[in-house]
Amino acid sequence: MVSSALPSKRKSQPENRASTARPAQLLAWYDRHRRRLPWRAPAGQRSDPYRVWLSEIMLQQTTVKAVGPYFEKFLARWPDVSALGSAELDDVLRMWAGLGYYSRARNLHACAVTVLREHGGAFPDTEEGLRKLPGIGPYTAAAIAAIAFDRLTMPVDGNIERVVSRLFAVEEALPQAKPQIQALAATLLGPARAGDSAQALMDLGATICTPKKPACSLCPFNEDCAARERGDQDTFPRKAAKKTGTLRRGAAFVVVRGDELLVRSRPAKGLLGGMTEVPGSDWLAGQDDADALAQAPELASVKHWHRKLGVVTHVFTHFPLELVVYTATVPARTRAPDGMRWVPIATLDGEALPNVMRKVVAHGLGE
DNA sequence: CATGCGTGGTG
DNA sequence: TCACCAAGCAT
Repeated sequence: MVSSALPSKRKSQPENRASTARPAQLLAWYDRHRRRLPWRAPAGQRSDPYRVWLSEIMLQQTTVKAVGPYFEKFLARWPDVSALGSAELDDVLRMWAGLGYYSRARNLHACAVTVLREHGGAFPDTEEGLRKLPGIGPYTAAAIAAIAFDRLTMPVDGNIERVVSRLFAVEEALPQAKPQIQALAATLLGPARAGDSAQALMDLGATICTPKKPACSLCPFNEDCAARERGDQDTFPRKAAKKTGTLRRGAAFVVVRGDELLVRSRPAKGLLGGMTEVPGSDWLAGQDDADALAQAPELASVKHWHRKLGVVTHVFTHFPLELVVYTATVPARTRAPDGMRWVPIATLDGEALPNVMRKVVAHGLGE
């Protein structure tokens, strides 16, 4: 206690000071602890909008670790939006294979084409303009506007939702709480450096204010966090438990002709849209695989099927999948059925094969 | 507003 | 092990 002469409002003073000081505290923490990431410009420099956009699309629901190699590959092959907008969609899908959420790759290409043809190769520099582009929603538009164009806006992603919901102990559950969290997040924005403020909150969420066992002792807001005050910070953000999908089953057919594999392309939209697969049955809940081969009339001429032991399992966002794998070898010069084609097994790495299909092929070709 | 949409990491 | 989660978007 310094003195009894302090004014009576002394008790409320810390809260006022903290609320106005938060933006500066956040940036001070960021200046000391910011992560160095491939798509980030050095401190104090503005980032190339193309790199910001490319990274933000890849980072949607995807970890920094997973994105790293893909970002480098894309940047090396297509160094600017003009190059990417001039590329073939199939090449983009091939390069994206393995990263997941393949509609992002289709929208990425469509966005590059639009920027190239309708915006002269320059990204719109406002949130509103960015929001109109394919694959760019509310979060990504705000993120690009703030990080690449220094617009005073606060994007809100999963990290920031978590940090903010803890800092203010937001009791309302997601997604209903989104407007409230958006408004609270905006109070962490100072008069400048909006992009750094957003990235600071994301770094904080990724490294300290983590979903489980947050490292509160290292947090710049640890004296100022409503949830920590209550001791239940790991229960935020509130959200309803999500249900796991029903198991689906199906069959996949690995047909080999010499050193080639029979494949086809999936429909452009929907699950694994536009990606390459081996022929197979539908994937249905409660399905038995006993009559799987009857579901592939186009393969009726293939003889000597061998059912591989075991199953391939894969978990999608909304359902787990079990596939039985049948293999067959056909004579040289056997024609591919309509809509299918032969690809050299040696070049499968470069195909637009989603991981579930890589598992199937590995299982089918393995001993 | 709810659902569909990949994959890999985590405790 | 397995439920949850990761810089969300489109419909």
